[in-house]
Amino acid sequence: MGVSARKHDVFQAIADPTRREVLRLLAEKERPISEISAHFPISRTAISKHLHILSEAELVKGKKAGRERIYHLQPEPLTELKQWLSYYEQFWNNKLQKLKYIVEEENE
Amino acid sequence: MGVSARKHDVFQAIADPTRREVLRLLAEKERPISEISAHFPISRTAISKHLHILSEAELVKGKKAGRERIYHLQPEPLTELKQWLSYYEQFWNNKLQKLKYIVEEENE
DNA sequence: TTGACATGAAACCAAAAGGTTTTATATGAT
DNA sequence: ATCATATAAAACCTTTTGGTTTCATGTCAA
Repeated sequence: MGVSARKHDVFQAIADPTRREVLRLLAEKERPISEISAHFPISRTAISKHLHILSEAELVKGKKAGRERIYHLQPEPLTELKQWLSYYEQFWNNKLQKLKYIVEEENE
Repeated sequence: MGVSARKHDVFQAIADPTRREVLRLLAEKERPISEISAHFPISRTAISKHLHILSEAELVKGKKAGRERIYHLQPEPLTELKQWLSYYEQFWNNKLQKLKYIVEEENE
């Protein structure tokens, strides 16, 4: 029942462009749902669902304040993504080295 | 009609755990479809579809060799993911700094 | 206390995702 | 030539996703 038991993980959460844009907005500053949804052509309800998915992935958190719910970014789960990525960096680093090597050969 | 016109982008491609495992297998070495699908409980056809999606995102490429098609990893599109991530690193770095600051205060 | 506002929740819907089975095609081996 | 192998392609199915509309609830303001 650890982190992996969540219904929506980080990889799924960031797969949707609308959710990535929501994260970008919340990176600027915390905002209530209605302010967030004002940036999109879709309904407030749809945005609310996206926020639920981001919440499950723990990428955002909402605090109730009066009749509003203010969401803020929680970037920590992105470290999982970073770790995943770091495994693959060795490969593109190798490619760049090969490319550099070829260029150097051609200049001689 | 640029890169963004692809039906499946990197974010979507890596959202599925099966596809991430396929990438991991291809990171070890290039493999034909049947060898890849042998690692999974689902059908070869299903794996083939996943490979198509990974191909669209240009994360893998298949070369026909005899009656086989050998797939290999193409990690370059992951740089897009890395760039996207780098924007958010400032936030968790800040958090770590704040945490460190608190700890230092408590030690005085 | 009455209304406007902000959100939550439920019911519903179409399209996409992830899978299967079936059929076809190309290639290698005998 | 024939047969087994490796993949491709198509048809089909179920569940999930991303959206809508409608209705309910809690809170602020007058």
